[in-house]
Amino acid sequence: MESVTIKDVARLCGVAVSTVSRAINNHPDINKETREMIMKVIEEHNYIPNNSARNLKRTDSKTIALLMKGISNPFFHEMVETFEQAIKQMRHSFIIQRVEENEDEILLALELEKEKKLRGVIILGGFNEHGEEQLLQIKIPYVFCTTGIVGELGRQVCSSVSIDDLQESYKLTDYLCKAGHKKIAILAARKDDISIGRQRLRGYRRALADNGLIYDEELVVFAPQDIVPFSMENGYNGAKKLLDEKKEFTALYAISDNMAFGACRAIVDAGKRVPEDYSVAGFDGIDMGAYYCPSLTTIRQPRDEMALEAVKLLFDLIYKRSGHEHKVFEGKLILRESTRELS
Amino acid sequence: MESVTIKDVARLCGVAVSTVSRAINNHPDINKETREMIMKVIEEHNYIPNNSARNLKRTDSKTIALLMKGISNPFFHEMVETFEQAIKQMRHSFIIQRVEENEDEILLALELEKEKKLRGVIILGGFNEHGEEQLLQIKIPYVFCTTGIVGELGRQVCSSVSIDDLQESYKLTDYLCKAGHKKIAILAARKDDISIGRQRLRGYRRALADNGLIYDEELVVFAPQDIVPFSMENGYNGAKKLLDEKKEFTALYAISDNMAFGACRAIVDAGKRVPEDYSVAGFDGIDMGAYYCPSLTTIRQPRDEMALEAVKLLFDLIYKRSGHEHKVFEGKLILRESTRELS
DNA sequence: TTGTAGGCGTTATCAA
DNA sequence: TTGATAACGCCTACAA
Repeated sequence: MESVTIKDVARLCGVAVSTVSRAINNHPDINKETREMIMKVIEEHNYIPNNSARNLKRTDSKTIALLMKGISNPFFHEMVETFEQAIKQMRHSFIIQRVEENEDEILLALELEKEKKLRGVIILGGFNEHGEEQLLQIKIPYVFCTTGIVGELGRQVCSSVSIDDLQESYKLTDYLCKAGHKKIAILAARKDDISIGRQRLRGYRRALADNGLIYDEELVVFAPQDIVPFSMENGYNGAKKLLDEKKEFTALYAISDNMAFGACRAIVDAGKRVPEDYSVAGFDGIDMGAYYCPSLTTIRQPRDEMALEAVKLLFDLIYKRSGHEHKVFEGKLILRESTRELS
Repeated sequence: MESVTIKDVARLCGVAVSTVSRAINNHPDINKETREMIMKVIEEHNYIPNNSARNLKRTDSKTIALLMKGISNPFFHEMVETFEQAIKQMRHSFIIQRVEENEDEILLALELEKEKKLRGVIILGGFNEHGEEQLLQIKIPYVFCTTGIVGELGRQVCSSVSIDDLQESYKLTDYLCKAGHKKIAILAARKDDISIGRQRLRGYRRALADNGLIYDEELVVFAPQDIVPFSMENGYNGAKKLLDEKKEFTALYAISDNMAFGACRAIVDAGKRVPEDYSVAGFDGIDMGAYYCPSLTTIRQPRDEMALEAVKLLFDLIYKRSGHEHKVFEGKLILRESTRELS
């Protein structure tokens, strides 16, 4: 029942605990034979050091935490490997902590900082209007990824990597307008969204205006409260609603790729075709977009570059090579099969 | 810099550390007013308890860990929420630990058990032929989910929830045979796979034999070493290879849904159609299968039931309500648009 | 090169 | 209801 500790190992080896500690931590000042003997005993008795005890003593753990808000978002998953490799290359270890929808990522970061003696934190997704007081509590470097920081004071205490959601959304909508679509529906986030969902909706709206089209509330579908926003299911329901209610439109812009897939399916289920009857566009540029049939027109966020830059900014901060920066990347409009130009 | 500890709080409040401890842990034997006073000071000074120290002292943490091997597998992600809710309902907390491809989940479980004083572990995915000696080291209850345990001794020390991969694979292949397909290609796992990949291949082979079809190695594509098995990319490449080499076949069975999507795309890119020119089937039953065009014929693993059962078995073990069990669930053949019967 | 001892921040067990 | 105090398992000066 009671598991073997460093003391047990020391006793079994007939040495002091400090010697065992030196052995497991690869300290230079230890006799090679002693070390080997100890390691052998450790192996035989299946000794595993207790990380809580280690973290408690340690002042520096050389680990970076990645906090992910929205674990169901495939876009984030696609970034994880890049983070991992980049951090490994900096000879740091790496833990992922999932943040639930209603959980406060800043509080979590603070807890983890203490528990694991972190060197730095990367926050993926999540809300972008944190109280500045709260942000100030984080003593170690951290960078927001995917989320631009809004408050002026917030910008001074952390770094961020993001795209300009409004601008990119504008870009996509503008393309649809220029392609001859006059009635462009949008599948938006929840009505009370104050994050990227809101920005993307604004971009859509502005592009319509600049192209001389009116903003028609009938063509805007918000996500209901009881469904996961940005999900395929939400996209399906939203498109079905438009179709069922016989709204007139020729293009449908879903603010996430997943929603776009759902929308495509709803259109097909209604006996219509994409893009012949309805053009459909998404946002994010996840891998599936290239494999889906029809392949999806979308805005691609440069995810690898963004992840790499986030890690770079973080280590610049850690090694005091620079102050806080807020990098904004440019998305790329990817034209594929799901949209067509109206003649 | 130096963060505030329980001692600081005690000093600020003019009480002993033990009293502060009682306050933050909601102990009954503490004056209500004292508690409120302490909590106020804690709030004001942003005190956050150190989890490493807590874990070190605590004997029982009421937390369950979920080890996920293969984080890129959407099927697993779809289970997470079910796990979370079920575990929350048992008034336990829940942490997710990602296990890398080449990492040993048993070793990780052992480390976590010590570090976090876990109550139990659920292992999702991963290898199914662990050394029994290793399995015996885990002192707390654990259940494998998705992975049937093979070794006889292994079966005696843990529980598991799984499907019969061979049988289900047989079921799908048999359907394709009965639907009139005589040349059925398969996109398999790596050649050296000894887990579900191997079982699914075996099921395919057996079904062919029982239907009087020969096993043609030309129609079997293994995943190369440098690519993620079970991935869309792998499916795409595998199907493309068959097509490029002008293999003759009318149906293609990919051993994961993701691979099937990749295969569909490769077929479309080659100017052919699914299912008119080639029937395509997958395995797992992930959500995307219903949204993809054409929607995907597949074997659906009853994921919610499996997750729920895993949690049930785990708590039965924790509360000693029963011994080790090995539940095998039945998959369901879902016929959708991607396959057709040959007349 | 090795051993001794103190302390990391908590919780738990006693007394008071 | 509270306060000392001893662990928890490990690391790290410092001493030997």
